[in-house]
Amino acid sequence: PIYRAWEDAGAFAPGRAGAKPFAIVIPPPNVTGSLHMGHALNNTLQDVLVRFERMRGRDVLWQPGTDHAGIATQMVVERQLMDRQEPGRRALGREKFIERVWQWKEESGNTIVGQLKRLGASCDWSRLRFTMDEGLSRAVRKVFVELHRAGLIYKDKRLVNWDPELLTAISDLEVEQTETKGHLWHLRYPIEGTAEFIIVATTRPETMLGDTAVAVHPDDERYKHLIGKNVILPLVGRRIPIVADEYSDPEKGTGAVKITPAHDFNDFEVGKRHALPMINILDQEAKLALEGNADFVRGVDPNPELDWTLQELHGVFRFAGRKMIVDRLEGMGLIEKIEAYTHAVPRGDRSGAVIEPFLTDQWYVDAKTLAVPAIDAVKRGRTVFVPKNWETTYFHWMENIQPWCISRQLWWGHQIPAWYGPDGKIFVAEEETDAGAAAEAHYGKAVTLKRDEDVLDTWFSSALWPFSTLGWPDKTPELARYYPTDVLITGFDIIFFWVARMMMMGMHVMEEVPFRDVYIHALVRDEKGQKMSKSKGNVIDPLELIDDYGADALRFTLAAMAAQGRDIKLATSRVEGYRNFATKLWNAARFSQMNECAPQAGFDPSKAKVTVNRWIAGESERALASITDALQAFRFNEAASAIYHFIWHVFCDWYLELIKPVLAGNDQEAIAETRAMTSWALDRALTLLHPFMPFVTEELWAKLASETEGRKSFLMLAPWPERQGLENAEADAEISWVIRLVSEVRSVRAEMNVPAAARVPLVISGASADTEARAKRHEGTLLRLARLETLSFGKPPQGAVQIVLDEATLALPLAGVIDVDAESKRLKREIDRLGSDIKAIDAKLANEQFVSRAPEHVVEEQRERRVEAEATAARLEQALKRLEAAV
RNA sequence: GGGCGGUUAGCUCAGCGGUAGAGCACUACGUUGACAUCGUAGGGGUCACUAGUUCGAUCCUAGUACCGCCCACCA
Repeated sequence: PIYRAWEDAGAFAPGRAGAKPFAIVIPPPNVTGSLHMGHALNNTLQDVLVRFERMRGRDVLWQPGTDHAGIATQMVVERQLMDRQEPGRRALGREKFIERVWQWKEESGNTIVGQLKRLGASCDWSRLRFTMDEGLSRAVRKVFVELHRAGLIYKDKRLVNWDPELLTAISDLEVEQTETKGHLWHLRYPIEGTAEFIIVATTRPETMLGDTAVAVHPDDERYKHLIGKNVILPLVGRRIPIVADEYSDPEKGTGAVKITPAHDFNDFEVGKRHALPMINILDQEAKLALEGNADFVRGVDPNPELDWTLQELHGVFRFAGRKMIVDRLEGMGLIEKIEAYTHAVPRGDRSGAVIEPFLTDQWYVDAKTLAVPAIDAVKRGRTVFVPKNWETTYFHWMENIQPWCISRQLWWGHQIPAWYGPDGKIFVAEEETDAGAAAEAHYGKAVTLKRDEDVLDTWFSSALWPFSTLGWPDKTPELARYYPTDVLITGFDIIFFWVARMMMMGMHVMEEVPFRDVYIHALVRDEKGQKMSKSKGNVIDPLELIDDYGADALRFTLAAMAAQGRDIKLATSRVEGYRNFATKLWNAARFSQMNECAPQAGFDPSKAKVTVNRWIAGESERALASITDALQAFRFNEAASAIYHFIWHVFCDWYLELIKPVLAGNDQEAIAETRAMTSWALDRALTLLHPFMPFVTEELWAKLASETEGRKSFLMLAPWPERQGLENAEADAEISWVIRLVSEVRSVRAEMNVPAAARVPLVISGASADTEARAKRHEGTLLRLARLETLSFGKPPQGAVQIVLDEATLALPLAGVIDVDAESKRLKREIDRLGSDIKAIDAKLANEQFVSRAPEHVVEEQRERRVEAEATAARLEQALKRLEAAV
C-alpha cells in the first residue's frame, strides 16, 4: 500500500526544475527472469543512493528496464516447447517461434518488475524500457550502420567459438575454461620417402584429419633436418609439410606439433603465417564432415585407406570419431603412447557444450579501435571506478581486447540490418527500403534482397543502454539533461560484458562517458565461494527473505554487507537482527506517541535548554554527518551502521531512558521541550534511515503526525537535513558522565550479584562542587536507571564498595547484600590489572623516543591514563580494606 | 603463467599506525508501563605465520602457508 501510494503520487518521477540532475540506469535484468540475491543487492544499493539524492534535492531519474537476453530467453522457450511436447523451434519456423517468445515475454515480463517493486525500488516505471522496444531497436540499427560505415563493424571469415549444441557462434567472454581429465596421444606421422616418423602429441586426435602441416621450432636440433620435408598424413594420405615456426615449443609435448588451422586458434595463426590450407572437417553439430568435402580431399593422393575413412567416419560425432581414429591408428602401429592428461576444455557458459573453434563468416566489432578512447576516459578520470583497483582489471582487459564477435545464429534478438544482393554483395542499412534503394543504385535495377538471418549479441544493445533508454538517436530533452549519467552500480562479473562495452559505445556514439562513477559491488555467493545458481541448489531466495523478514530488513542487511570485499556470504541471522531493529524503531515510535511527542511547527532544536535535549540534538547531528559522508563516498556499510548505532544505542538506549524522569516530573516547560525534541529527533532518525528502510520509515512518518497537523508530503520527498552546528560540548560532557556513572553502577551491581529488586543507597564523596551539582541534577535518572535507593554526598559509610569515576568516589554500601568473597576477589583482580597497566604505561613513558616522536595527544593520553589508573588502584585498595573490615 | 582478493570472537562479517568491533550464538540476571522480535551485565580474540620499517604494527613493506576469484595458455 505504501508503494502504491508513492507510485500514485508520482513520487518516483524526475523533473524537479532548477535542481541538479542525478541519473542512474538500472542494469537491465533478464525480462523473463526472477529476482535473485544479486539483483536484490544491486537494486538495494541503487535505491539507497537514489532515495538519498532525491532527498538531497537532486532531480533524480532512475531509469528502469529489462533485457531481452538473447540466448537465455530463447533457450527457456525452447525448453518449454519441449516440456509441453509441442513442435520445436525449427518445426515452428522463425516467425512463429519469435511470436512464442514475445508471448512468453508478455506472460512473465512483469514478474521481475513486480519483484523490484516489492524490494522498494523507486524507479520511474513510467519510463520502463525493453532492449527490443522499437526505439531501442532503432538505436541498435543506427549504431550498427554507423559503425559499419566507419569500418568498425565488418564481416570476416575466421575462427569463432562455436557452440555445437546451440548452433551459434559466441564471444570469447561466453566461453568458460574447465579443467578436464583427458589423454595426450602421441601420434607417429610417417615422413615421406623415408622409414622415419615424426611424433606429434595431441589431446584431440580426431582433428588430424584436418592437419595441413607439422610445425617444429626453427632452433630445435632434433628436427632441424626435417624442415621442408613432407609427412604423409595417416588415414588420409594427404601430403603435408614440416614447417619451422616459433609457436612450436620444444619443451612441450614432443616438440613437434600438428597444425590444424581450421580447428585451433593457435594453429589458425600458424596456418596464416605459412599460407597453409584450412581444412574444415566438422559440420555445425561437430560431426565429422568428409563426404563431398572439397577441402578435405584437396591434396589427397589416391589411397586405399581413404575410402574406409570416408565411409566409416562421415557423420560421426567428434568424440566417437576420436575413438575410431585412435583405434585405427593403433591398429596401424601409429600410436607411440597415450598419457593421462589434465587440460582445460572450453565450454559454452549457457549450454555447457564443448566449444569448437570453427571457421565461419561472422560480424565483428573492431573493439581495439573503440577501446582507445574508452581507456583514455578512465585514465583521465572522466569515469572513476569505486573501488579504484577495478581499473586495473578494466585496463588489462581493454588493452588486450580482441575483435568482438557480435553475430549469433539465433532467432531471438535484433536481426542484423544487412541485406545481400543476388551476387552476395552486402547492403547495410537501417531499413529494408534504404538497402533496396542502395541495391537498385548499385545494380541499376530493382533486385530481391535477402536479409542476414543472424541476430546481434545481447550485449550489443546493452552497450547502448545509457543513451538509448534516454531516447537516442532523437535529441530528447532527457538525453540532454541526464546524459552522462552519474553513477553505474553493478557487479564485477559484468565489467567486461557490459561496463567496458558501454564505455566504448558511449565514447564513440555520444563522445562522452556514459557515467561518472562506476560502483562495483561484491557478488553474493554460496558458502563455497561460487556464484549462486539454481542447479547447485544452494540459493537463498530474496523473495522468501522479504516474506519472512520484510523488504526493509533485507535491504538493510545487504547495504550493511556491501563493504568492498568480493564476496558476500549472506547469513539469515543477520537479516533477522535487522528485522528486530525495525521492530525496535517501531516501539520507540510508539513510546514517543504515548508520551504525546508530536512534531511542532517552528521548533528549533538549537534553542533547547534541557541538557539531554541539547545532547540528542548534537548526537543526531553527528549521525547526519557520518551518514551523509559515507553515502557520498558509496560506503553503504558505514552509513548503515551509523544509523543503526544512532537509533538503537543512542536514541533508544539512552535518550528515551534519560527523558523518562523529565516526562514524569512536573516541570511543564521542560516536558514541552522534551516532547518536541523527541519528536524532532525521531523524525531525524526516520529521515536518515529512510534510504535503507523506506517502508517502515514512511509508515511511521505518516503515523507520528496524523493526530496533530498531519504530513503534507511523503518522507521520501522530505529534504535531507542540513548541518546546523547543533553539537554542544557542555551537554555532551554532562550526558556522557551520566552514562558512564550509570554504566559503572550497573556493572558493579551485576558483578556483585546484587538482586535486581534490591535498592541501595549511593554515596558520592570526594567530588567537586561541579560534580556534585551535576549528580544532583540527574538524581532522578540515576535512581531510576541504576536502580538506586538514594543519592547522597559525603563520607562513605564503613563497608561500602567503592568505584571511581573521574575525580569522584562512588560508594555503594553493599555489605550484607553481596558475596564478600567474590567481591574481594574481583577487587584484587582489578588491582592486579591496574598494576600491570601502570607498569606498561611507565615503560612507554620512559621511552624517550615515544615521548619525543609520538603525537602529543597520544602521550598526554598515556599520562592521563596512568594518573587515573593509579588513583583507581588506590581507591580499590581502600575499598578492599573496608570490605574486609566489614565482615 | 599473469592479475586481484581473502585469512580478525563459536558463526557471518566490519574496522584500523596509538588499550580489538557489530549482529547472531553462548552464560547469568531481569517482565521497572515503548520494546521478550526486549533489557542489563558477562564470557570468549598471541587480528594465519615469519622477517622488516616504526617510539609503537592487527593495520605499512617483503616473504611464507592456506582459501578463493578473474584473465591467458596448455602439444
